Amino acid sequence: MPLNTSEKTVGRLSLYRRLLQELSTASVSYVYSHQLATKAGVTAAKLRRDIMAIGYTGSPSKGYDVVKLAESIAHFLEDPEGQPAVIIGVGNLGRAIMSYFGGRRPKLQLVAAFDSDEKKVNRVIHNIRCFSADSLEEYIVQNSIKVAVITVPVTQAQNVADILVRSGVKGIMNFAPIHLRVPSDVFIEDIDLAISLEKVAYFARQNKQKKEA
Amino acid sequence: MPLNTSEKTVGRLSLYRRLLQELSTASVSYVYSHQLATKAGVTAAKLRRDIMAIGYTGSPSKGYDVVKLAESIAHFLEDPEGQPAVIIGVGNLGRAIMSYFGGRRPKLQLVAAFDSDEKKVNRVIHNIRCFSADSLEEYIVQNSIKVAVITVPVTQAQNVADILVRSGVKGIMNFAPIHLRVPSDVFIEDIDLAISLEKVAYFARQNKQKKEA
DNA sequence: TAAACATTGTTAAAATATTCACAGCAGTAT
DNA sequence: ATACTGCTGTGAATATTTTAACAATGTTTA
Ligand SMILES: NC(=O)c1ccc[n+]([C@@H]2O[C@H](COP(=O)([O-])OP(=O)(O)OC[C@H]3O[C@@H](n4cnc5c(N)ncnc54)[C@H](O)[C@@H]3O)[C@@H](O)[C@H]2O)c1
Ligand SMILES: NC(=O)c1ccc[n+]([C@@H]2O[C@H](COP(=O)([O-])OP(=O)(O)OC[C@H]3O[C@@H](n4cnc5c(N)ncnc54)[C@H](O)[C@@H]3O)[C@@H](O)[C@H]2O)c1
Repeated sequence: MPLNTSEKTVGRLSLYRRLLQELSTASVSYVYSHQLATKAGVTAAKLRRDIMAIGYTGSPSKGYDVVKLAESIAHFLEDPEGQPAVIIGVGNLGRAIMSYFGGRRPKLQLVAAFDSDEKKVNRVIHNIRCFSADSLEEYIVQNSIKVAVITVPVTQAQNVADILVRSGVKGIMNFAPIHLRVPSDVFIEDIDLAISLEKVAYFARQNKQKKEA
Repeated sequence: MPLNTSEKTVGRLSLYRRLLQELSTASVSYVYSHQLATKAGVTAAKLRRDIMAIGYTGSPSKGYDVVKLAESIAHFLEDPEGQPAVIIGVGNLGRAIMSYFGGRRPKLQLVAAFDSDEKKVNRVIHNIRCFSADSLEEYIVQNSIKVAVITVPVTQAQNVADILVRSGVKGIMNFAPIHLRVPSDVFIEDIDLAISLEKVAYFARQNKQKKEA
């Protein structure tokens, strides 16, 4: 399997897996590319190409084995050892995220939160304990954390990113509206909701649809 | 100016504008493409190409006029009449979003929230009043709402989307992890945080960087 | 004044991503 | 058996996006 799987393909594989798990729960055993593609909102050809990337092979007559394909994607996406993650900034957004990711996926769990506000320290929110921001570096190093979520105010985001990088974090989901400067081996996923909303507003006026329905 | 500006370009234009406003606040009058590009985390060539899309022209010696370019982008992105928006689902995420977008941009404001939980109705959260979900359709029609944010549970999202579309909404920012079925003239921006986090975790393991640092 | 310089706007090239289209295959029907 | 069906996997074609490259241009300097 190629080392250079694109960001888009990785994202869609994650989506396919979710849909496969739903199918599995609904006791569906096999699914055709066009069926899964429809659920995902992509074309069948694109889906088959994505699946090619992980080297899984379906049957021309029965389609894809729901459970096997889901496992195959999981094997591709997940670290079998698990990847604990932390979140920094227990404000409005941070708490919402914590409620969402609390105990969501065994291999990818939020294990700790950090905040500089002493009033929040030691509180347990949605099963995740909040620690002092002062202990961030130590915690990351000691627990070999590689994945982090930044939900601090924009003025603090680069600061926090610097600490994370220094401590060994290799992937950051960043909600602060700022371009973080990090070494090139650290992956940043920016979630910029202001931009997203402006896009929606713009295309709502254009009455222009996305590529695939 | 071409009718077919890509989604990516529109998103980046929104980003440039934010940076220009920051520069303007800092009393900077002119900026070169490579300076603005660095702030945005993109290449200068890409930025110049994006700006080409809106037909603005800078000066080879002084670069771009900060205020004029910001206005030019605003003129391109925004409806001069303003575009009121609504949010449906005043839960953990909905409230965080409301706090973020409350009175953010004059031309693009969250003017109302809707929830099916009667306990939330009539509460005012971050200056936005919460109405009963029963009044959603009427409100949208009467106020000619074209932009909406969906933060209801996944089981309710398609339901809500159907109501929105029926009432005339043309752009939806959707946080529910489901592919919404809507007519092709309705623009959907899916924000799928579970997928985003899985991407981060995957690339954190690969130690692979994004295209531009 | 003219040469040197750094920047823009834009065309052309390259890189990515998507879609097409079909060979090959496993069932099923005849 | 043999023909038929509808699927997958994939090479080739197409579309989109990014990057490179440079002529044109205004500014500064000598
Ligand atoms: N609320 C939203 O829906 C939303 C949407 C998009 C983006 N954002 C961005 O997300 C970030 C957080 O937004 P919010 O609404 O939750 O803000 P918030 O003010 O409610 O929360 C920020 C939290 O970060 C903590 N904090 C500040 N500095 C810190 C530090 N150095 N280390 C650790 N913790 C620190 C604060 O004590 C506070 O609890 C901001 O950058 C905002 O722009 C928020
Ligand atoms: N919390 C997060 O950070 C987060 C992150 C990503 C995605 N999401 C998604 O966003 C959505 C909301 O998440 P949440 O954590 O805020 O959930 P939540 O349960 O806290 O809030 C959902 C709200 O929607 C309301 N609601 C339910 N049905 C409704 C209807 N038909 N009309 C109007 N309102 C209705 C509920 O009363 C509730 O207030 C979910 O689809 C979730 O998957 C949440």
